[in-house]
Amino acid sequence: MAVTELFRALGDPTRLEMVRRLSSGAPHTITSVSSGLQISRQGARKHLQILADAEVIMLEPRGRDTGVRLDRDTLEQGKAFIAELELRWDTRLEALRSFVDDE
Amino acid sequence: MAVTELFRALGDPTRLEMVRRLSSGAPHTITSVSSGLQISRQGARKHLQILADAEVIMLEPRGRDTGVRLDRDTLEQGKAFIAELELRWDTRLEALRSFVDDE
DNA sequence: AATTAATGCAACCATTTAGTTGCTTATTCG
DNA sequence: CGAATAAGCAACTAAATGGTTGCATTAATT
Repeated sequence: MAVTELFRALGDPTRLEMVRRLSSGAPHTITSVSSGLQISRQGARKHLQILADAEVIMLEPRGRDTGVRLDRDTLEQGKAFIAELELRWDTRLEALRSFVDDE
Repeated sequence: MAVTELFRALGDPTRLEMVRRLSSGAPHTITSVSSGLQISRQGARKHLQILADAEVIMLEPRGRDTGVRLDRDTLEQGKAFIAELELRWDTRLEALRSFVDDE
């Protein structure tokens, strides 16, 4: 399931920091989104590939550098997944409450 | 950051399936939440420990067996984290739009 | 009391992951 | 053109991960 891949992609401090940077909305390139992280350029690049594979980001080569953008839809799916879990849970608890009220 | 651990915990198909089962609200034990998964009991137990460490679930030993419950707050934090990312993004896009409108 | 059921602990193994370095390629800028 | 900048590809390594098995323990059942 795709949501597994999404959560896995977000489940790393470096990648989460990248995503946080991107969420500012400022335009980013591979270099800029990787700057200051305590890892090599190639290390950062691997993380970006994982995010791209999970469709958390989109890589857009433009001439010499490559733009990096968040994919809003994918993040939304993650949020929706959790919301659905919570809903299922709430529904069940509600059912229990009715049951108790009927006693 | 704790949210990293949360996402990492959710980023595995077996663990996500366990969480899905728990979200039904039906009471579960280690055995019941692990039943039918194509892994050994100990394999499943390791997954549950990871979920417990990330505070996605709570393990409650009661006599011979151990209850397993979802920790709603933690899931909520995950959802809130994504929501905040989206909000930051929206805010920025809104700012850009104003800028364009001012042209 | 004896058995069965539900766990826990620990050692071990194969694969994946996060990270590196070295080298190459392709734009852009002076 | 030549230098510098942004990036790609590949090979390699250490550590983490997901999985196993074997054995011990504790609690419920009959």
